[in-house]
Amino acid sequence: MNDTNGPPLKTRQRLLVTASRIFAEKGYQDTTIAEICEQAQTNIASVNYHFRDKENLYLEAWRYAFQQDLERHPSDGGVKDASTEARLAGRIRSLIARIADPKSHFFAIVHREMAQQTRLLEKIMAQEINPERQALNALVKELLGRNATEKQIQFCHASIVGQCFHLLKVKHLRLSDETQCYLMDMSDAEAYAEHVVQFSLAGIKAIREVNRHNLDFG
Amino acid sequence: MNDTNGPPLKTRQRLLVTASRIFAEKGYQDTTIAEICEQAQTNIASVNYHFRDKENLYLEAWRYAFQQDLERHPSDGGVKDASTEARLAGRIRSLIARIADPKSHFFAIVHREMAQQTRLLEKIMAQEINPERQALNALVKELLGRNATEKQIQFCHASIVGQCFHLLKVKHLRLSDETQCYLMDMSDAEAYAEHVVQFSLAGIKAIREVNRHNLDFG
DNA sequence: GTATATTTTAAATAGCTATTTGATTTTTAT
DNA sequence: ATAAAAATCAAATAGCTATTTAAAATATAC
Repeated sequence: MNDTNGPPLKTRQRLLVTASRIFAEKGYQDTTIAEICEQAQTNIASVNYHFRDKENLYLEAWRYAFQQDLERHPSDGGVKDASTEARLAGRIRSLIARIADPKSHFFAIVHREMAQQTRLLEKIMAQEINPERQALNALVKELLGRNATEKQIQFCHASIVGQCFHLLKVKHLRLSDETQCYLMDMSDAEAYAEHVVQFSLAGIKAIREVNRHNLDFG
Repeated sequence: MNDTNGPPLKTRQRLLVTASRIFAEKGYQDTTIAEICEQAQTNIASVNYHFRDKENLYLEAWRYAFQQDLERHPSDGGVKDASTEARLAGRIRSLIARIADPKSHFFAIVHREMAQQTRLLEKIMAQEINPERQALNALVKELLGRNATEKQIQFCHASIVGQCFHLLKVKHLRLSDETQCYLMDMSDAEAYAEHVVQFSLAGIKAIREVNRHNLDFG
């Protein structure tokens, strides 16, 4: 009966909160419903009752994490009426904030999915991720100027999200301190965000300049 | 008796080749030794006999893939005595080539590991990946100039490998064609490599310029 | 050619985990 | 207050898979 609406149900809510955290920590496969239920202080069968099966709990927990994360970090970074550069910076900062925030679980789950897909990724891609993707792409296109090709836009977009998602990888690596320190100082994600903004704006600018040059002389 | 040396053993070799491919396709967890043995045309127990257990077969297959990949694509990209920019470009091209080549499996396995670590990742990181990491870092440091901070080097390194590894993600996504086409045209990894070179050199240059400015006026 | 060591095989074992079941408790509606 | 519905629970089931075992086959050494 009660699927997504209706009065707040304590057990269901506890399962969502706990599941989104544990799925983010360990991925779909390595997470047992026994562990979720133990930490949510409920019985194993309650997953079956409230969510039909493990996969459906996973989907709901994932969506729940998405909503929670966006409440904490709006995808435009709080930047509305400003220059294209500033709006791009806002989006990069928001993305990195959601990736780095230990309380945010959506991208942690996405990260697991990248390497071990369930059939649910496509659904989440289309519904939650794609709108953000398009917003970012529009800004990139604007910055690249009118001569930009579709491929250039795609590539620059890839450069930006690639840099951001790299934080995901480093964040979730569990290595000895000696190995870890080589990689990146996770303590200051904001500093990394500023770096990515600077690095990316310069990269985009360079490609725009090449286009302009080719137009003039090519 | 026969672990890594001795006469070439047909079954052992077939297991290595098959295992590295399947582990790259499906990751450690989703791969069953039954499937490996079926495709390698041998008995389940042969894994236990030749490699002790599944985990050890995994490690050996991973190392085998690493060697194979490097034979196809040397890590310096074939660039030896050249400018720092050219050597960086060589390394980026080699990295992207190994990532994009359907016959290369090492980074595919690394990619799975990023999201679902076994305890073997640390060993591979220290032994195989770290040397390459340091070589790339040295080039970045040189390009950033003497005023570069350790953090700037780390961040620029992250920007570069982040862009490269993004290809891994896109490559392994199994999505419908409509969704896939949004992301990146995987057909021309070389073009993406050239983009990453251009984008990254501009990014590094911008950060070096800021350093110079801060030195002059700060 | 025989004995020994190596390799392969089929079948059984053991452990783990998602799911189901049916009874019990709690909540809701009248 | 009572009947119906919703929610929780303990225990059992069923399916999958890494690993083991011991026998059979093959290769090697003397």
